[in-house]
Amino acid sequence: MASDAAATARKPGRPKDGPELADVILDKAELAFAEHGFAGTRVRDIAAMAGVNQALIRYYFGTKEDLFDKVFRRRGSLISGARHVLLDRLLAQGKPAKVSEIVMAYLRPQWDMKHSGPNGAAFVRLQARLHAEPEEHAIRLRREVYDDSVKRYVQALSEAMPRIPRETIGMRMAFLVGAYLFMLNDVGRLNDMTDGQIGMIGRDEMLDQLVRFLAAGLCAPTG
Amino acid sequence: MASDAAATARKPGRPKDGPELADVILDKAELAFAEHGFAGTRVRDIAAMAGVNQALIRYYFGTKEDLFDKVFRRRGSLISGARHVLLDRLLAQGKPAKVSEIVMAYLRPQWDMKHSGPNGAAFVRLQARLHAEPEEHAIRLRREVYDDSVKRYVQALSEAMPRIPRETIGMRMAFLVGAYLFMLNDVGRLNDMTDGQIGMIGRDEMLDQLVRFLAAGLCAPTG
DNA sequence: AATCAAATTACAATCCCGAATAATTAGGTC
DNA sequence: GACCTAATTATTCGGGATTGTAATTTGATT
Repeated sequence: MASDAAATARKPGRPKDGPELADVILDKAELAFAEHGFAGTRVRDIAAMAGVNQALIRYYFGTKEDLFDKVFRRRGSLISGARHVLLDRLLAQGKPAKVSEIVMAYLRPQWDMKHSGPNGAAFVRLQARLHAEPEEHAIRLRREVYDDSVKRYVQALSEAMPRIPRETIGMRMAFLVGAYLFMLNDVGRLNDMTDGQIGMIGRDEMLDQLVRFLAAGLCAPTG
Repeated sequence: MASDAAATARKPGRPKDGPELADVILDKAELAFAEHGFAGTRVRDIAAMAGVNQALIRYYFGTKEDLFDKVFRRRGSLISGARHVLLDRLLAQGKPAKVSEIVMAYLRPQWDMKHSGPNGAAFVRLQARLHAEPEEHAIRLRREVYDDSVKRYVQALSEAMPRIPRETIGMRMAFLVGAYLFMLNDVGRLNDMTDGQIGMIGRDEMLDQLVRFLAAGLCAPTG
């Protein structure tokens, strides 16, 4: 069971080398939460995966919920930060930003994270899951991490498309988020809909397709 | 706690009147699963909500997972069926169907269900949640209920837009599903993005907006 | 060297959950 | 009216789940 544990089983006492177990725990927790969700994940299993004692998790992170929050914030803030940076860069150049550029800037950080390795992909799934949960706590967490970057993007889109009312853009931004989360999460649905022909398509091509779709939707004429 | 129970507490023995407890259980389970997810829901609580003994749930539905499946299939098949009907109707009239009509036919059943009452809304949320779960069982369930209607819609869209390759349409269909699930589920995100101005917008107008967005995306020129 | 604090484990406590069984009541049937 | 069967409850069972406490080992500090 716990054979998957981190390389060297340690003995009690302060170690002088080896990886930070706190990070190992976060990584394994990320995988577990992504796969089974918050309620479906057992702290025991995380401990076993990380090759540490269960109490150590409590020692570092407190309660299970605290652990989840830490996992989420760790990468969530990375993404949010990257979005800010990319938008800044876009707005800094003299000419006005195109819609497709804004969309691309918004999507890119997550896209890259997804393909950065198993943990990046896990986080993306975890986050997609969280966006489907109606519990107050989940909502607060998402808001805390993502809200202000989203608002800035809505603003930027608004300036790029002055003829479309602000609230319409807000709504369309929600559509956008839904589409890309679902797509990133990809839980087999994509393959279903294309009869398995999707495997052939390259990563960047897929991102381009997504951006094209979303940009067209965002720019659609209002009734 | 269990004060919310079904009107009349029964005694053992076969009753001659009163509502079908099996249906009551399904309804309450629907609410519970939508709110807490599969793993986060306690069978005990469902029993309490329905005002029945826990063993009765097992008597009718077997295991917790079986119960979930029943809940999901009950309305899922309704939706799937309605989609088939609407598409048939669309294809039956002589003229070729417009993209926006196809999209509308696809969305309408869920939209109506969402606004049919608390249980309809709960099912929609439940389903959005299920679409974010990577577990094999969840995937199989979704496939079983929704797959063939989706395939027919992809086909119809393909015929409406002969210049766009089939696999592109499949991909865009996935975008569409993501966007509308997220939107239907609406877990406060919409309000966040529009700074609360969304409450003012009427239901049908919102659906129109969604259709407009999606149709524009679907028809976007390919690179 | 002696002590202190950090990191880790082992183990217990408490609670709660899903499943299962056995008992009970009432309606239908012949 | 005797009997069978369907519907329902009360209660138990076995197993984990998270949380919490106490002990142990080791590096750092003075």
